[in-house]
Amino acid sequence: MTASEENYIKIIYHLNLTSNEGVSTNAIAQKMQTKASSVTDMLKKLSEKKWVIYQKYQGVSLTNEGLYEAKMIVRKHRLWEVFLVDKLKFSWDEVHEIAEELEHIKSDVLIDKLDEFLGFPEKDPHGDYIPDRDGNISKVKRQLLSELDKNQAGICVGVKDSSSDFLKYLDKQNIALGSSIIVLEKEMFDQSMTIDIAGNVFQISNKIASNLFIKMN
Amino acid sequence: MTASEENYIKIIYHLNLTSNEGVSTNAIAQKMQTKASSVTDMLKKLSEKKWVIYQKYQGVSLTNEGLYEAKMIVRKHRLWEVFLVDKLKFSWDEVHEIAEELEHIKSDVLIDKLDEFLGFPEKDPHGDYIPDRDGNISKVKRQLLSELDKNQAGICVGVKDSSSDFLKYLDKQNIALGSSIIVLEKEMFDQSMTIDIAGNVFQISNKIASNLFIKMN
DNA sequence: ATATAAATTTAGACAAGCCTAAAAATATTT
DNA sequence: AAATATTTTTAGGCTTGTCTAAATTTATAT
Repeated sequence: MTASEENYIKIIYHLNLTSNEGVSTNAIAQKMQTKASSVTDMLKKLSEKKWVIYQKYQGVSLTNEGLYEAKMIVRKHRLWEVFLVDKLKFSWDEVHEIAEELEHIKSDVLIDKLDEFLGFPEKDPHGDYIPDRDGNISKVKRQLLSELDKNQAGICVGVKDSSSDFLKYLDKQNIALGSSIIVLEKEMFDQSMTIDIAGNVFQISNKIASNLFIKMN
Repeated sequence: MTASEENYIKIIYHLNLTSNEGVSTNAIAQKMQTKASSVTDMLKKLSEKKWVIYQKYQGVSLTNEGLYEAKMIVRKHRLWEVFLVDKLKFSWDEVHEIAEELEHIKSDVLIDKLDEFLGFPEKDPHGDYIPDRDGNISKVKRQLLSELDKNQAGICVGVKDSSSDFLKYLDKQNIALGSSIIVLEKEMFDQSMTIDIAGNVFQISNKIASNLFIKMN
């Protein structure tokens, strides 16, 4: 599988997780920063190679083989992120782009040895679970902070958006994975919230709250 | 620079080290496992981009910029090899192919952090010196075992060929970097040798002796 | 010095992965 | 239900890096 094919498979995997129905050409094009016509070309190729089910105008979904490949790419990406943060002392907002390259290195034994070297980590630096070598992946009931109501509380366990800008904002506000969060107020007009993080009280927009995963107490 | 361009630059660097004159199209084609016509195409491109000096039919050599780029690729390759052997516990015959991929990952800060994490190693697992971030590289007077005469002695400090087959042979014969070697006999007919390695006496062909670097006492 | 051999380059083609512009299918409005 | 808007696909083209076959240059041998 080429790096480009792997990127398409990975994006279809992520899009399918959130929607659970056929993934549209345009949605892929947007994530891949490319044109819809390029996506159509690639979907035909991936379909011939049996990694996706594709029917003209009807969107696309992964076959079992495609799903397994996608999970292996995600596994590699997340393990490399752990390496970069835990061993090389990168901060969590710097590792995504480098892991995007490293995830395409081809060697199963490399990944298994890396996994062992890192102590078989469960999660990556952004709180996402790492699939094991068979593609099994833990699922924990968590929800977006934006879904909580006033006076509800929980622990921050992950981020939905892992862009550098968002992560730097969290660092600045001292919001880290593991932090306790209580919703003190929720504004009806713009869905912004007043929250308490370990005694620290401040306001956050709905956009921020929509990108933080919370595990409720 | 694309991965392919980097591979050409790297091969020209290695070929130039051993010959010190213009590198021929065919020599590159052989190392790249490709056709001479493909090499010609690439040399034109590299020349336009000012990484090599190329004149039709006259071979090619690196510019200063090309030389620096080559050293940085070699630096990356060798640092990743140290990582694979020292940290992930690969054996020295398994790391070359994986490092061939890892060397193309684009991030200067990644390499500097990796260098630090590894404790700023001087040499890679095959005894080759690792260029520093400015492209400086230690040079030590060493020679091929095949150049030694009867009764000369030294210490094994590196391998010229780092193919898996050769390295496995060395492991089998208990020849490692650091081993003391004495030439007991040298056959005029086929240049084969009888050597003593740490009390262990056996014969090796000229082909073996031509791929082992020795530092004389 | 000429003929032959070897090395190198040119010409033209191809696959992968992308693009633009136009056509076709599907979705949404009125 | 027809008209309009949106999405998706098709058609044709471009670049990178490769190939084969033919032409050209350089090297070697008689």
